[in-house]
Amino acid sequence: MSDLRVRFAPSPTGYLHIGGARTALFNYLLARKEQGTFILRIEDTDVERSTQESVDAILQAMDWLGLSYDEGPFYQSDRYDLYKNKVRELLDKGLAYRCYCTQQELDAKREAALQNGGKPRYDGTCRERTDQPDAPYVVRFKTPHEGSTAFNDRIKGTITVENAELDDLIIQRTDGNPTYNFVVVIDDAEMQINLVIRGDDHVNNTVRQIPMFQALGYQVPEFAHVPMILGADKKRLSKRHGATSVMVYKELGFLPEAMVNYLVRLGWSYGDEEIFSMADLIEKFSLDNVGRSAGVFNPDKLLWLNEHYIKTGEPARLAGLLADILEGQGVAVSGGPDMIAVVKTLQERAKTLVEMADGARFYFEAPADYDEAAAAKFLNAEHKGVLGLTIKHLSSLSSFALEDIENAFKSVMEESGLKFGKIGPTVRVALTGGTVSPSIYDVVAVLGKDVVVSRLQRALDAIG
RNA sequence: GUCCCUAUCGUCUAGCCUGGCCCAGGACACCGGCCUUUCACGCCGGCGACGGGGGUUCGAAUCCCCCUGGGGACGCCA
Repeated sequence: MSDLRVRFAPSPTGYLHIGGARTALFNYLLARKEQGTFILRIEDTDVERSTQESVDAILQAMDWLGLSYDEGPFYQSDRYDLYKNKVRELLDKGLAYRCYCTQQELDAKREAALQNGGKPRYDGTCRERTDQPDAPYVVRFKTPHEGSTAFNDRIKGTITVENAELDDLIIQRTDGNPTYNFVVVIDDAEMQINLVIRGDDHVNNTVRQIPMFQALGYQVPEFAHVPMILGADKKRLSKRHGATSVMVYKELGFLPEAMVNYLVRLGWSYGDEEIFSMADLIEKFSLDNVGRSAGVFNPDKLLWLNEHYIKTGEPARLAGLLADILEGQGVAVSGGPDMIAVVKTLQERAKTLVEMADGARFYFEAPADYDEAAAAKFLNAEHKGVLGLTIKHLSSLSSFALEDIENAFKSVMEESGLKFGKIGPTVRVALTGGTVSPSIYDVVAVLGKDVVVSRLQRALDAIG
């Protein structure tokens, strides 16, 4: 047990996206590796946009990925009294002040600053004001003007910004609610977070938050800013680039271990290794090997990893997942072939569970109709003999083991004088309806004698 | 525009700190071949990068500077 305390602090304004998931993962991994504490905090100070559905969605996604937390979830909306007290404290100490500038005035100032080629920041109009007019106001933090603020980022190294670049941040809105940059400081401090791992887009916030930690008398935590994830066009990852919701990948037939493995390798590396189980990661993960530049999300590689995990996955577990998908598609699986056997025939030929489901459907439903081109080629009058022979030899089998099935086909070959290449395709179309399927022997074995014979007979009848 | 960060194959990256082992290694994708009862899997091979310019050095992907490119921030969002 170490004293490392890290947190993941999503705002519940949508689903858990790829970037957030990676940040959560990095936090989780480090906490587990160092045997520290992983805290989940819901940053819902934006009353307008925060929803319970989003909270649920985020929780579900973390659960799916296997990211368990030790404390929380804490909701900032439950902690407003604390924030209010801290605002008052800063006000009393003269470290914050009331600002009566209106939205319109601020907009005008911003535009003017931009026009003059400068940074559009607050000019400090109310900073030295002593009167307290009876008008709506916000509270701003008095950011130091002199000197510079620097911190040593665990990923990026030393980052320094001149305080003259900073402006006075609003810490309390007109409606009395606190803002993000303020509550995050209080919560990280009060929850004794000693390492803040978050997205790279927060670097600028960090230098604004550090003076607040100091003003409040808190110890400043360490920071690690993880680079952004971009789309193929090097633009910030968004819906335009395809699915960005973690849970959509679940729907698409991805395994959580593939997602975890992909996410961790986007920005982190361990020599030439590519495949990592969660256990491997907990052992090997380190901030030292996290890259400093943004990375492009590559769905092809994620797909490859998924393929790998399907190929090497425990058939029994995959069977359960596959059954769920099939049932979701309205396929009755209960009376059908053994699901584990089904999975085994498909593991090497499916990149996603959805793809596996597509390939598995014929096991549970006799082909409604035959693929036209396939039927024309392999199910016509000249194949009646082969079909008949196959029925004959297969139906006479008392044991339906793979070996027996192979022997039966051998007999068909001998008796017909045909090679397997002339027999297989016909049987395949009769059994599956198409030309693509697992090995014929496997299909026959998994389907079982009764189903096989009846489908072959049906094909024979169809030829007429 | 201003500030911050960043820069190795198309993409993810190893190597950079502690210069020579790197005319740069691995992975995905792509291309070709082999295997094969279909589709796949698998195996073998190929294509492909140190952004540019200056330095420092006997020697630079590795150290320094400039430029350029990319990202981020600049909100009473988080």
